[in-house]
Amino acid sequence: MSIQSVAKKAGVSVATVSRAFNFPDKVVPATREHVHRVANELGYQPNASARSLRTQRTRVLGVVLPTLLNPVFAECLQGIARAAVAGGYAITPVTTGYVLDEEERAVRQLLAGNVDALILVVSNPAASVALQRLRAAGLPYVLIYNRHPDHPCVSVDNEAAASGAVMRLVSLGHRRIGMVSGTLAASDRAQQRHRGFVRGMKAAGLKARTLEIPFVEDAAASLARFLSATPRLTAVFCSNDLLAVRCIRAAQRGGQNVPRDLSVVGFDGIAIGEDLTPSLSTVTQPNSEIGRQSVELLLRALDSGSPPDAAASRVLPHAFRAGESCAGAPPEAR
Amino acid sequence: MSIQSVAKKAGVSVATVSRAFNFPDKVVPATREHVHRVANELGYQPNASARSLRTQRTRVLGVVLPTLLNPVFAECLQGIARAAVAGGYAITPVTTGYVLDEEERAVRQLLAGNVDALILVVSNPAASVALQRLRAAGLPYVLIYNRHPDHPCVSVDNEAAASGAVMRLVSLGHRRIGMVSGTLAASDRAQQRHRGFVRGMKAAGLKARTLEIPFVEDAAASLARFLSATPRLTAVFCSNDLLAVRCIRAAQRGGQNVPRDLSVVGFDGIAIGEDLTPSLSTVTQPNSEIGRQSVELLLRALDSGSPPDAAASRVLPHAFRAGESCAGAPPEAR
DNA sequence: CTGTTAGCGCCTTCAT
DNA sequence: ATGAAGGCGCTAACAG
Repeated sequence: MSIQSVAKKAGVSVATVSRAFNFPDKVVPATREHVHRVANELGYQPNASARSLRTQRTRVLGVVLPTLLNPVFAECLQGIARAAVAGGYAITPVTTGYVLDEEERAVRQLLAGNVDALILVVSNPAASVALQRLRAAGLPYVLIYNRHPDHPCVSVDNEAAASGAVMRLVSLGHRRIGMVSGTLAASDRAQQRHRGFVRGMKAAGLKARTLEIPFVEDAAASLARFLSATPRLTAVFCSNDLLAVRCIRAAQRGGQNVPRDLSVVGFDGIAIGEDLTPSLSTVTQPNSEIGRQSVELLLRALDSGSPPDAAASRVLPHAFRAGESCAGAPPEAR
Repeated sequence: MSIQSVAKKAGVSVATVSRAFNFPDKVVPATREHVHRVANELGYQPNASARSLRTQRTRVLGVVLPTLLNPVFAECLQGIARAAVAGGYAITPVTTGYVLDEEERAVRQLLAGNVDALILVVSNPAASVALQRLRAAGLPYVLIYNRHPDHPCVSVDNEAAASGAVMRLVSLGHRRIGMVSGTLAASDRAQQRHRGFVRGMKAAGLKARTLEIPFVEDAAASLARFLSATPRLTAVFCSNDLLAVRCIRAAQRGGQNVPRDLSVVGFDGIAIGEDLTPSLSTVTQPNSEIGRQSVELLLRALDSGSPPDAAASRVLPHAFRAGESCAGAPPEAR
């Protein structure tokens, strides 16, 4: 079903058919409707490849994410998908599994796939070969979750959010507060959140203890050790919700009650956290909104012709979602 | 960076450049390497649109899913993405939010987007306008999670899996077993699982009680009512893991201990279930594998030129993952 | 083994 | 307001 066949059947030129679809006002109403009717009868669908070849725009957004197994990114992708569809764009997501080489491969693949722009979360913007390559290609892009002064980013203020969570715990009477983090070297978010934790603890005059959990490792054993060390922690702040969930499990298996013996606070605000028992206390990020705004930024840029730069970065509001996993410190620990 | 520029710079014809990439053996090694080197220097990337226009193949797979907010589909999409990349394909996912009109829109959109094939989960294959449209278009497709004799499907045997779960509960001494289901009318899986539940209960000579929870509704209240009705249930089978999680919450808020007072079994095998406390007992589906196999099916079909038909359907093995949310019935209830 | 060339389907000047 | 025609970048005959 090509534009040719429609033109022939409608008794007009291909130019008219094209205009009837792309610039309806440039065609007299009678012709326009006639063309549309014929196109409809024939089930005509304009060929995206041909259009892209001609216009040099694919109307496709590439998306590079670490994984969909973490609901944070699934929620965000959902937001991206919705916004893209609304804007008449399709998306092509690729996951990297937190592997640097995969990030590069993903960017290369998408560059070759002729996408109009890229949304991505990288391990660390400061040292990302994938990002360099992307910049060199001159393709519009925006980072999400990452935060770096040299790049356009849509994120929350991780450091402030983390230190805010600490303050929250402190105000609940906690003094022996630990942090459980994912691999620090592998993620700027993890670093920023950890920095916020340390800063918050320092501000409160408390000693910061941190457990770093490599991706690969089964966290159970090290978590159990961390949580049972003396003097016992009364609260832990986790750099993401999945860790927090594991933390709660480790604590309960170790005979501690959450939140009576141990308060647990996560980071991310994944939806399922509200359905757990105890429900998860967490620093929420507007995941879907992060996706939406990154799309908005890019579409605006594609429209205006000027790719987003660092100045276009947006810091979205975070919030503390109080859940049952967090309570006041036991009296004797205060 | 077009094939032209590479040809010129390399002092060969465009045909040779094209061949050097697509049929390396048809070019003498010296020329081939020369071309590759030049292409590399120029940072040449073949234009996907032009190639698609010429070959009539986009090397893109469309994916239609209800939502990414349910980890089942996120896990599956991850499997699809991985398999697609491995096969040199990109994917374009679209979510429908369980809304029929959206299914149709999604299919239309992807049809227009010139994808080579479609992977989709629809509400109900028996009555899906989207599916009819798709068939009419003649595009290769495969359903996942759905199960229907007239379509190529990759799924598990929901009915057998559900009745198996009931038998499991029965063998644990449970007799007052209820089922919590999502909207039955809106999903063939839900219907199949419910049928399996009813069958299993009948086989055990037990009375089946079912609570159907509409999508929109906040499940908490109705769940609480269902779980506290007399005579009290000692076990509930949920038609998906998200419901099971909510069920556990409702039970605990109602003062019941899981699994001591109430055993809860889910369906899906979402990864996070293992990290919960109590860990989730559930009927697992190989979500990632479902994705992988659907891609395999399609790529094979695209290769051979004959679209998959109902006979190509695959029923993958389910399994019962014993978790802490399920235990023997209390003695007095047996 | 390599080159020449038609044409995939569409948009977009340039005429009319 | 509409039509004619070139060309986007590539692949695949076909020729040499």
